[in-house]
Amino acid sequence: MLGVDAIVDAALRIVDSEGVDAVSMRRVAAEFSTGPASLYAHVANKDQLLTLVHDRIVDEIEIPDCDTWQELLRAGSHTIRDTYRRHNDAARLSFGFVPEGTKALDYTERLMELMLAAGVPAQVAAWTLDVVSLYVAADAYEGWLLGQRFDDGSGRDPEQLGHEYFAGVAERFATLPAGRYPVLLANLGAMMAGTGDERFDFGIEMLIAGVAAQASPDRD
Amino acid sequence: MLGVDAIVDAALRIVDSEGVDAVSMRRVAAEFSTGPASLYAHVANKDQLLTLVHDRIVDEIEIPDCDTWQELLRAGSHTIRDTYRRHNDAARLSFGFVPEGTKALDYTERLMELMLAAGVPAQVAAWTLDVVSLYVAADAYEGWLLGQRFDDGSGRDPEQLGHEYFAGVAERFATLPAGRYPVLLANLGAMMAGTGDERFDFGIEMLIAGVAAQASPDRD
DNA sequence: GCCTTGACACGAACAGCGTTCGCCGCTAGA
DNA sequence: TCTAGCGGCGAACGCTGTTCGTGTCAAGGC
Repeated sequence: MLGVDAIVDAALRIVDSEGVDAVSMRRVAAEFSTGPASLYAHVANKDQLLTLVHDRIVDEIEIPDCDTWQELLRAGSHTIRDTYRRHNDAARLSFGFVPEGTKALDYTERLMELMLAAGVPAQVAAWTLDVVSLYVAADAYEGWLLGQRFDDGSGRDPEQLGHEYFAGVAERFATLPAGRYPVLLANLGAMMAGTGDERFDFGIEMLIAGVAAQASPDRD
Repeated sequence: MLGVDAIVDAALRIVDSEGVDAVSMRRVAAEFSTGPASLYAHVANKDQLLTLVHDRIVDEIEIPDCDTWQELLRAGSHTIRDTYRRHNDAARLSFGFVPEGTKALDYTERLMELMLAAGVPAQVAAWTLDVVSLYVAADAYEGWLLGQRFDDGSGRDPEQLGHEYFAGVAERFATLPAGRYPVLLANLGAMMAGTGDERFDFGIEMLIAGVAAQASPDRD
């Protein structure tokens, strides 16, 4: 009945319905009509359970089939972000861990292969993978926060509440002294414009452009 | 005796000595030899207290005096990262919030001014600020995690434990099938090389290079 | 067959958490 | 003098992760 796989399944279901903070050992155990102590025969502690949940999510990632490192980095980043975003704030579980599952390793291998073949130095390729992964997870997590953290239990749509937060920021910005913040005030529209997806795209494209400049010129 | 400023001071001291998770209303209240209920006359809840702590930290930031947006983005990012890192894992408090303190606004204004003057489109400038801020906070937070999360209470140095984590990863990677992961295995050194600072620098430089390519060519 | 060991299961309890409720004392203003 | 508002705070609520001790079962050894 119980087993680590079943426990991880249950925890992931809770993440999917209510987010990472809703996962308590009691909640998970309740899925099996038992108490939290029963889980400790299978997982060392809650941290380990959440790590296993994260591993489960990473193993969902479908690695795109691409011919250039730019395409793979772009498509892969989107895929990873989308995968995280299917699981509420699960992206937060990735901070500080090197992914070691098969999917992650396959992606790493393929990306390194394409980058090295294109003349990107190995160190640059390795750091690119690190930096982009961190950025993707941070964006996925913040995107969730912006969508959910404004849920104040009033029953109103948290996303709408998030929009109201940004509207409030824009209003407060608009009252800033023009003498001190002329550029900001003149460009409030741009400051508040765009969707999270557009911002994410922008960041990825900037990193790709920056890294491309590191590739050996005679191999581009 | 009590007051929001004093409460934020106390919470920040706890962050500085033991990290964000050590901040509980009881802990903060104990700094005043009282109980947690006493705090609620001054702060709405724990979330608000942590937001105020974050604002306090952001107000520490010293904005560098730079003549180009590249210099300012580089130096500013380092300064912000350093500021966060003086406060354990405080960087995690920044996710999902638009900074509205004086220091943050001054930095925004100066950076926008320099970027626009250099021909960077307003939308690009705005998104650059967003993306870089997110990256800086994520790096600061993950840097803390890597330094601290391995503290297992055994009294051994958590940073050493972190190094051991990475050594373990390298060992496990080294046992991967060479037929499936030839590039990864051939470049394990690069995968594991470098310091967190180097990685951070790399990410910032890549973003700067990518954004520079967005500047109007006749204004560079 | 009996005993031992290990694995699994789980109730009770511990020490902690954020927050609310109700009460109290003090001050300022009517 | 009375009232309202503010600040303070104890007790309690419902929740948290985890440990300890006990029980059951199966497998292996004697």
